[in-house]
Amino acid sequence: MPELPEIETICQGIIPHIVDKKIKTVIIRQSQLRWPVTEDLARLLSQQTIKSVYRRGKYLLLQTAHTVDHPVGHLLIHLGMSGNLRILPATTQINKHDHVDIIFEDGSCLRYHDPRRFGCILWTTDNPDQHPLLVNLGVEPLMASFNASYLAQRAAGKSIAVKNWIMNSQLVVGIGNIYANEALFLAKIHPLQPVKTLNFDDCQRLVTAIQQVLQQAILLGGTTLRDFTDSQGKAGYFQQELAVYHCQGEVCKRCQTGIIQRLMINQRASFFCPVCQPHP
DNA sequence: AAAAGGACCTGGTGGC
DNA sequence: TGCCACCAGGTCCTTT
Repeated sequence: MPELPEIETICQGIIPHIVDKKIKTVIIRQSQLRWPVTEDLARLLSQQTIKSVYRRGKYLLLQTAHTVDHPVGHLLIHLGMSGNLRILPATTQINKHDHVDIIFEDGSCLRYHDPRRFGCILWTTDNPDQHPLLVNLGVEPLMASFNASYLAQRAAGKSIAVKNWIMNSQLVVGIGNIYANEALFLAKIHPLQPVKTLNFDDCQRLVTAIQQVLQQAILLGGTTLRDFTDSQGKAGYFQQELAVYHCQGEVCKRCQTGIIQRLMINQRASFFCPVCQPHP
């Protein structure tokens, strides 16, 4: 389900509902996610307060504390391919795949739902930036450190296809299959182009395109292909803006000439306009 | 070292 | 209707 814009949407959506709230208990109905959910989360989190919520790549981090001045830990949440978080009254009917509830003293609940169970919920009392899952993450695409110079420098000598390259979270975080396709279309770069053949202008256009597509998607509340919703259960509207993703066979919205093509690259469906994005 | 492939899961869809 | 193959928003681990 979720790439950076969807995670950001959920992050902003849950902040007003959980920050400064005290946790009453945690219910784990299914602990077997990508990694086992910490068994005694209820004991560890009971009576703690959520002090802040932020996003790093596709991870959500919930900082908890007994008091304002003494942070004691972070909950790392990843939604995998099919995960979602909802804010609900704790009494709301449980559905299939509702694996974890974080229940607050005021009767509200942060409910984790994930049919495929590729996501995770992990607890750490260490510096989360040094956590094995976060420590090797690359730059945030909407920050200044993500720029043409950075890309050009990292591209040198590499033969990897540009689409796979920008989906590598050790280079830049948050770009999944939808936005990789859309950004390459905007930048007019063929998804199979080897990155060592990108010139500085290509890198500049790629940076601009990635930022533009992510920002626009955040503005529209993310992309709902099948089942993505925000923390209130509302669908996103960016799917209406998709220019190439799942558009194979359609006439290109930009040049009105090319027919959008689909091909598999590293087992992921890829879409492009053969006129706007000529093969290198 | 870099790049590609496999694995982990469930559910939806379309063909026969 | 049933069965089956294939596809899906991610990413770690293994193999080449």
